[in-house]
Amino acid sequence: MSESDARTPRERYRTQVREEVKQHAWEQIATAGASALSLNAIAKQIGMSGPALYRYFANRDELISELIRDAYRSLADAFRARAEAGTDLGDLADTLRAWALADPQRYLLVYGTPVPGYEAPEDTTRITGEIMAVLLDASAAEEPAARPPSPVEAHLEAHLAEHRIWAAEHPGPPSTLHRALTFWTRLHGTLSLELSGHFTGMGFDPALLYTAEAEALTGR
Amino acid sequence: MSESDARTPRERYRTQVREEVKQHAWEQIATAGASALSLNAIAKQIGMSGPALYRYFANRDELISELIRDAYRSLADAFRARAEAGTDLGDLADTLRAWALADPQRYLLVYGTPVPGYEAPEDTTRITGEIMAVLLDASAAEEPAARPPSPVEAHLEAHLAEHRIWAAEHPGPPSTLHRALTFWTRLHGTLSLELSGHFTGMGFDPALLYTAEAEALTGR
DNA sequence: TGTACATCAGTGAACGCGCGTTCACTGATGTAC
DNA sequence: TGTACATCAGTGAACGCGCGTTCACTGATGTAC
Repeated sequence: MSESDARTPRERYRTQVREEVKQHAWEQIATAGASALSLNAIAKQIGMSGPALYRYFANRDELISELIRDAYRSLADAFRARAEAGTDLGDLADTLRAWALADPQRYLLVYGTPVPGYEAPEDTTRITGEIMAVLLDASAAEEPAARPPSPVEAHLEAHLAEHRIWAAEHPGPPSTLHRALTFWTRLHGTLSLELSGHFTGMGFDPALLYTAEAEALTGR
Repeated sequence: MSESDARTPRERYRTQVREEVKQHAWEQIATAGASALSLNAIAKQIGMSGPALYRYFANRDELISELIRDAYRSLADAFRARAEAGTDLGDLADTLRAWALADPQRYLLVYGTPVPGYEAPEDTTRITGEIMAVLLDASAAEEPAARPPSPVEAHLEAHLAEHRIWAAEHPGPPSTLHRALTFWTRLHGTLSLELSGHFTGMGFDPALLYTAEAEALTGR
């Protein structure tokens, strides 16, 4: 929202229209998926002609990039808002699920099957780095594992100790990196299957499964 | 392959062309994703005119349905081929990953973000049921958990005991259902993030993470 | 073995559609003196 | 406060493209007698 208090009225108007475009873009994604995003269709919904949008976005890819950036930004904000001394992985798990359910297509846009033919902008790595940083902090704060690592775990963690560019700035031990990765993959597993509708018709409540997975991460 | 030994030459030719169409469809999906699948483009690759394909598939959706069916069928076959007395979850985990890596887009077609605007055919539930059956059998054969379930786990398993339409024909206890679900969600978590390219640039080897997850399922 | 007919594969033209994007242009809004 | 100019928003026409799908038709292949 810091964008909207622009100096001149024209700038204010610009960002306002940009926001409106993005909002309709999200609605369209929610209906037909990201690959069906159409500038012309958005223009029609807004009540403008198609070419008018080119005043606001260089092209279709730039709009998608903007949506992806916003999505990551939003999750990073949610994580940071929650993160403080004593925030554990369970809290972050709750935050993640709430964020995902608030807008399933937003989750799937960034963590689902990539949009074909679209290359993610580089500057998102800064934001995903923020998300990772919060996750790593919470992982580090967790109690160490009750049992000694199995050979397979030891092997993985030795590997992570030497391949940690994604956590270059985090001082924690490899077991912390391992825990952060496991947080990500396990919760993404249940969440993405739920959001993609793969549990429908099975009868059980995905929330309970998710909670059990979240607990297993923290309390083991 | 039981399709191709059709009686008459005409039928043989038909299934042969159908197979050729499907093969090119997969190549196209691999390049541009499932939502970009185009009958006309396939026809061009094959050296036919667009309308000719309508002799073989009623429309685009039927082709996609066929691909989805084939994909599930293929995984079910791989599972069954591996399943025998003594097959444990680790074996199935290996089978799953090998199957997924053999054709990432095939995996993502059935387990990734659903194709927008496309409704999966009903008869796939029979095949996914087969897959689940193998998974449930292997889960049941696993050693019971070393520790008593936590309250959260107990809650989930009590819930699963009453919501098990997906495992209606399996006699195992809820802990078995829980284990089967966890197998699915955890391995899907690492696998789908890997296949979607979310680990690229992070530096570590996804195979090791996958193996660690597989082990945690079996050896806990 | 040969003819008459039915079946099926494949073509080319056509329909209607929507897409992304460019371009020349009109009006409105802001800026400078 | 008023005029002259520059900036910007938005339009409508147009380009080229590819899509799914229908339809009337030609030729080849199989079937029946």
